[in-house]
Amino acid sequence: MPARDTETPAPRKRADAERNKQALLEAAAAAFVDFGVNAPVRDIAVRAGVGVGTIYRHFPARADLIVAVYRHQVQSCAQAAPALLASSPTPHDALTAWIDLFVDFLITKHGLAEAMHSDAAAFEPLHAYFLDHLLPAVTLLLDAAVDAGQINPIDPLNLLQGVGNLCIGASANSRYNPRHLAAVLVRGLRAIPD
Amino acid sequence: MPARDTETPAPRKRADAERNKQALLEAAAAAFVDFGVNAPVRDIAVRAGVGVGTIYRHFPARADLIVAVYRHQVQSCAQAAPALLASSPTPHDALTAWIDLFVDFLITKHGLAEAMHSDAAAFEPLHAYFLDHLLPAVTLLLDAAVDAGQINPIDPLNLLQGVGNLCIGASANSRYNPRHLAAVLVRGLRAIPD
DNA sequence: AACGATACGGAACCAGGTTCCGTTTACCAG
DNA sequence: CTGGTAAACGGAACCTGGTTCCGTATCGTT
Repeated sequence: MPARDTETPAPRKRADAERNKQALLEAAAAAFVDFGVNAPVRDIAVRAGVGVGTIYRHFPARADLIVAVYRHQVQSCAQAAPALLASSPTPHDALTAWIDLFVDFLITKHGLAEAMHSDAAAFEPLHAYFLDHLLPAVTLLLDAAVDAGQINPIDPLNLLQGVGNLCIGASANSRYNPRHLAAVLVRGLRAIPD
Repeated sequence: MPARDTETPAPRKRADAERNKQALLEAAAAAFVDFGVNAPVRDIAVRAGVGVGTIYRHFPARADLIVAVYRHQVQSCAQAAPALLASSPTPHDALTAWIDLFVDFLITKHGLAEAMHSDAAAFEPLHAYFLDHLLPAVTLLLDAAVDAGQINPIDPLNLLQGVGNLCIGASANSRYNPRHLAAVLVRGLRAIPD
């Protein structure tokens, strides 16, 4: 498994194809900011100056485009976990801080949390990508906090999905405060004082 | 505000209209069990043996049909709050029990929790109906628990929506356990032991 | 310069919700 | 019992939004 073959794999692509892919990523990112991740495909195509067919050639399903747009942010979110664990006074603090980071990420991407739960098969890749990258992160933090005797054990997937769910419908409703709820949830994990 | 004018208000309706409305409610309830609250309108129409137009005459928006189907269950859920408060050893116990009830209600209605968050204006009635009936219930329980010094204060709306969100995507994913998460959330409200 | 592979555009298609309107039916009056 | 009329009906048509298809244009190589 070579490390950096992302730039120039085996089959060199045509220049226009690469150019369009880039344009699409930028257009999609912009559209997502304006309309949320549910921005109409046709709008994205227009912004990028391509036809809808081109979108589907580069990103077979809508979800693939979403994954591509947020790939970097998901990765840095995941990578923050070990860093926080090292720099925080306690594992529980690290967990709290990381959850906060995760919540921030989700609520700034209107509709991302929602999209995560579309039962449509097309969104499976999105789901899978998030899990692949973030599950190890939470697992690391949870294990550390459990080992330190600070929290009761919980299935990491459960926590991740739960927090994800709490972020649904955030910005639409100014009174709804997912950050607080997530903090309460993490607080509810603390061990003992029953 | 007369108490029981629901049966025979001012303008007497045609017999077939009332019959169809009843048939629609039953058909919708059945369809919701099979396909979740997102059951296609046309399917519901076929089950009820009516045309789609008839659905929209009785229930102007899809959400109105959903409200009508679950009206009774929402009401009894709301009414359970004072009862639980009276019968439980502590307000916190009552709160925990009520949340459990609420979660049970939501996860057995596939897609209801999701529908609750559709930003579509058509779902506003649904949202409003739930809030009108359930907000007083949680508020009662939260106030009692706060007065008893058992929990830290929290905006009832926030809690209600949070728990509602936790119930999204339940039955789809056997590993996801909203009941546990809701319990953890309520646990996180407990006062002091910091 | 020409040719084959690759990529493109966008019309067409497939849901699913909602609207519209010509037709049917229930109810009441005579 | 029989019109007449307002109420209610049915379902085709419409709209929006994702996805597919295929004839055409373009790239890069010979």
